[in-house]
Amino acid sequence: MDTALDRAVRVFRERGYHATSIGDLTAAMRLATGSVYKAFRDKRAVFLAAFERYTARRQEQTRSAAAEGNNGRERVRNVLRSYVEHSRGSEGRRGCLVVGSAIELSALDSEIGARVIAQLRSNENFIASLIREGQADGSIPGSVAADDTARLMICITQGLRVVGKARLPLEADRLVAVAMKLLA
Amino acid sequence: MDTALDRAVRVFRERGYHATSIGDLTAAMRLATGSVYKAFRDKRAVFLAAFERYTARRQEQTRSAAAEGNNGRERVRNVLRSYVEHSRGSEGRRGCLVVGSAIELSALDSEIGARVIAQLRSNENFIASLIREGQADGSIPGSVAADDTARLMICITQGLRVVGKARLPLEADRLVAVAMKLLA
DNA sequence: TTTATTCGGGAATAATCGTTCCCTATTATC
DNA sequence: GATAATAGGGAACGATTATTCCCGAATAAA
Repeated sequence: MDTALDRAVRVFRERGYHATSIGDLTAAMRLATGSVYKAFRDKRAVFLAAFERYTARRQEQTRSAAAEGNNGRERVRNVLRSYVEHSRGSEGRRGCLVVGSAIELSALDSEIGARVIAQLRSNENFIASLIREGQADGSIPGSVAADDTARLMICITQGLRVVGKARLPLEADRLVAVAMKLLA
Repeated sequence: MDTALDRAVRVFRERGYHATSIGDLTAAMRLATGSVYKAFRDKRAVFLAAFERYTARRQEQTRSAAAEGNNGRERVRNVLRSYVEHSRGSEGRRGCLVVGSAIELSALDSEIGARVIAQLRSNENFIASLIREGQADGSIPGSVAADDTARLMICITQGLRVVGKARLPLEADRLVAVAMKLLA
């Protein structure tokens, strides 16, 4: 079932919620219609489960990327780099469920809207905490406004997903180098 | 007819393409079904016209915002500020047709995908030209990488639309101040 | 005044959608 | 070994969708 849900994640990422029919879903999950409705109440429930699964995986990916840095500054850099890499190429073309939900659903479904906000806030808090770590270990100047910078970095990461989905090429080294000026 | 198209823009911005039914469209445009199909070939044609109208208006809005600056640096700042203002509050909640098209349609409709890319590139080139103006007039250091910075700023603007649609509050002064560090 | 013609309106249509229902294996229980 | 329970599959259903067709009013032409 988990592997079927992974396939659902993939379809929703590629086609979005509304453009994904039950037929698309069953084909991707390799399950019959009845089986899907035995496991989930309705299409929305499949999406919610897929969203949950996607965000959990993404969370551990960025946490583990951060963990490889030796100080706050390096950890922020690694998070940014990880985001660029996931927004690039075929993976980027696949899209992000958080961005997709924000654009397509948050205005129409308040519960999904709340989950999107929660996810954004969680990521923002994580980045802000990394910045403060850097200020404590001396790798980031104390003059940096941690909260505001974190919020702008969230905008950068979400914007990367949009641009990557649109298939504009993203050069990781250059973009990260420019973005790191925000920690000067 | 132009006023009807403006209303179509509004619905598509709020609900996206797939979640907007012909019924939603006729109600918003205050036109009957037959009248819509007399003016446009199909729903997609309405969307294309709405997209065109939206991008034209947005383009003049950001150009005129830029024009009020006295040097390159101020013009970039004005563009960023304009983007934050349009991404904030009720206007931000309404959403952006470029971001919406990128997320919902660019993978499914190559012509719309091409228009999204063209729009992003146009905005990026405009920002890059403002940066170069600033370097010429001395308000921006020559060490700034114009193209890379412009691309990152496009990510910021698109990300602002995502975050604004999700209803996270955006503080214009603070965000713009942080972003301007990219021109240091 | 009468006759075309245009324009907006809305019912009818055909396709597609999400959902439900029922059937058939397969596994577990007694 | 017989039976109950479960899981999966797919046809059938009703609702909704985009689209087409035709009607009536208003305007222009004769």
